[in-house]
Amino acid sequence: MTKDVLSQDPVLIGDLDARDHTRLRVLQCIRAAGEISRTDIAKALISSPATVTSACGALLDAGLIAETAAPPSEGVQRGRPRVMLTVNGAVFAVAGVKIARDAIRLMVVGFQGQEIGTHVWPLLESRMDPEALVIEVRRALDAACAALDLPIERIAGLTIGLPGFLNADENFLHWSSSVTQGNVDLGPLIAAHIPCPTFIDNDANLVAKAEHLFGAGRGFHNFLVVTLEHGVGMGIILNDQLYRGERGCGAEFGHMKIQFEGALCQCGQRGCLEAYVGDYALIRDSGTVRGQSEIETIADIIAAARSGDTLAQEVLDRASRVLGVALANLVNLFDPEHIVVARSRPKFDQRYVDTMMATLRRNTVEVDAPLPGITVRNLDEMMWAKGAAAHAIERVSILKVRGLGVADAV
Amino acid sequence: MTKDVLSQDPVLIGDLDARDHTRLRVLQCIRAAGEISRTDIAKALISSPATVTSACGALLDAGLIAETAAPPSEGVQRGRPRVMLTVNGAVFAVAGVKIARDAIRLMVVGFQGQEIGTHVWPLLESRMDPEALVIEVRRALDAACAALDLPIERIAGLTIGLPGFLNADENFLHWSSSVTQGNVDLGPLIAAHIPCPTFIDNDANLVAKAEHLFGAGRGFHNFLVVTLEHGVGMGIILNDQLYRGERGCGAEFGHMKIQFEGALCQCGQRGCLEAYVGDYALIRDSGTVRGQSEIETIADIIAAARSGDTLAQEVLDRASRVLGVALANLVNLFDPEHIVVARSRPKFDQRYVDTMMATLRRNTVEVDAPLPGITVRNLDEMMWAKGAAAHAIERVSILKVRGLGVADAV
DNA sequence: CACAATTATTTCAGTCGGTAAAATATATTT
DNA sequence: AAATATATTTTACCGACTGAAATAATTGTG
Repeated sequence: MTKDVLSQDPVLIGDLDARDHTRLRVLQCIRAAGEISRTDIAKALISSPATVTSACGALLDAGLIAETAAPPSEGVQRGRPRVMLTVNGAVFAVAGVKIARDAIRLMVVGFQGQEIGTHVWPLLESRMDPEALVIEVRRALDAACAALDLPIERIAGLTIGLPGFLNADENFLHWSSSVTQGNVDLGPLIAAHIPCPTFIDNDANLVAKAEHLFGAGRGFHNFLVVTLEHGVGMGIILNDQLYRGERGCGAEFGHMKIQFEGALCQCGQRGCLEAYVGDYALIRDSGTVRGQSEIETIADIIAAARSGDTLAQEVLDRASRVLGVALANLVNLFDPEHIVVARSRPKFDQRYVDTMMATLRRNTVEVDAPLPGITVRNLDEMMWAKGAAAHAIERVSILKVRGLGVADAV
Repeated sequence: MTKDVLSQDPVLIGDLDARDHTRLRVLQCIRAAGEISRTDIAKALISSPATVTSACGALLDAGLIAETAAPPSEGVQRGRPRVMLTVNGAVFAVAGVKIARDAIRLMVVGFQGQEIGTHVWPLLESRMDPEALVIEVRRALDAACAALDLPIERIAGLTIGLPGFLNADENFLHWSSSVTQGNVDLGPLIAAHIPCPTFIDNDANLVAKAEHLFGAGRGFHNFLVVTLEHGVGMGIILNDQLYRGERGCGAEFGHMKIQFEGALCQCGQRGCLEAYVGDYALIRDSGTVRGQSEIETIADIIAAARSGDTLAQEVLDRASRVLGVALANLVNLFDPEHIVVARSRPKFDQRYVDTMMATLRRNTVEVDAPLPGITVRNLDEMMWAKGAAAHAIERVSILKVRGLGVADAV
């Protein structure tokens, strides 16, 4: 459908695949395009039609893709009509799970990426021990399947997104604000309680993935996603791939110091960005200025500012400027193609976005080339789960593609 | 020789090479190892001996590598002795050039990477127009060749390192502090004045490359090099490759804001790291405190501090802390394996390094995993040119390897 | 010294992915 | 129906790689 999706480099995960790579690339290309002909796949992948034919053959045999009956009639066409291919969305479903403080949010999508349904499973505790958490995930999954009338066997994979530091390759959790205990190997717990291949990842990374695949990051090779929530997070995509750092604890944008020996942060350090623009920082600032009485939530502050309260305006204004400086630092360091600023909290007035952008521009090293684009957007709560689902699809695709082409000549 | 060099991933530059990749990898492996047998190459590259044999055949035919007579006798050995291979250092030479304010520094190395000689060509002006600069480079090259008794035809490639923003792939210079004019296509100028393939790159990138290949960064896949000079620069190596950003203006570590609306920087912005730890910042601070009279150079400040001057000590101390915070930001963002802090200016006392490290630790997000290693080292002025030479070797290797294996069966 | 043992390298035969070109399929236009 | 156009498949072939077998060059041994 959209041309730009096609030109997007396919995500290559170099797990253990040798010659299944091509098939995976083709599969991902078809999924990204929605519906596409073999010829166009060849163009998009800069490969020969013959190669595409054979790859599609294997995928077709395996039932992962299908030929759609109706060729799209864009006006009159000469020549043999193209046969459109789509991913067979019905074969598998996968689930994406986001662990939030108050609830587990879950999205089930088909193998094609199409949304099947969502589910919210409330949590009584915002922090749990690892096994309890895994069990809650299982319950949430069961509940979602029940609500969606989907047997759990149909779920071919699951990705859990949660805040904190972790090793995604080994399902090892170093630390998470949602989990009472650190340094847990989640592998055994998952194996014990969840009946399908399950992966974990940092939640900000998953938002980045979602934006890269479906959102404002589509088509960019190097881009950043900044998430403004209770805290401030970041996902880094370089070279079309998530950059995770060496120990799995990078992208800690919220704890970038933007003030030497500045305000105290939750983390115990001083001058962290979060201590200036995090929710609690804004609430604290407002409280300091006028006594604790009225201001209790971000929404309160925004409302006050809107109704002319200059103190509240000043608080938001300063936060916008600080954020602008911090984003400028990102631009100066990473020189990305694009940055998505995604906030899940109530919408600020445009005025503060303008302030942020002005500050950003003022603090960016000048080059002729234009600044990277910045998209500020409100983040649907489900975007996190969607990112997780996207991740799950990717991983499950690898699993399914592996070893095709052997049983061809049967 | 050294085992760790072997395991190092070879640098893959995906220029236009299709199947010459293997030969290039073998060549780089041999160069990295210094002297190595086919069998060990196969092990290092995780490839079959047969493949290595054929790749070496082509390289041997082309005269790029040679078999050395003497197999290394590590004690008694059974079986057929291995035939050691080395890069034929004599076939080509390449030159690395660093444009500094006061001089052009030049290093000539053989195709094996062995240093042939260095040369310093003084500059009268610290800024020149583009063509004048290229002509100076040519003169410096001629002078070096003359001094080293090397005909200029032997120089098979040249890399020019200079500060600023540029597009290395297209030899396009956006801006440089060494050049009076911005937005120049250096290609034609180079073609007109320099008689061999010539490449340009940001100087901090080249130091990063040098450290990656020869220095403290050897064997790391993700690491950073911070250069402290008149200004503060950075080179980023991710996934064994230089990360350049989208517009070629990333890694501007010196202009990371570490103080919201802080001290004024040369660049006109406020709160830049450079405005706190750059040479001129230290001199300015010292001058402010005590009148302009005595303090004129960094060496003066260091000397004063060493002789007990508490004001000078305070200046250095604060710079160390600021630098520690800035490095902490890098750790929090990139989570690299290692950081090299390279300073070309006079050596500071260990005390300030300790202060910097302590501040770094205090401002890093805590994880179980240990902090990335930090190497603080004085940077030989020639390291810049060495990095440039390393880059030139890499590029020339690609040129030379390309299209081998055709004239095999003659 | 002949021969066994050992290790390095090369040769050989075969696999596999990929491609260009030719063949085939299915339209539209005339 | 013929010409034309475009999509896809088939065919023939290339080239990189590999495992296994063959060959080479040593040392150790009776």
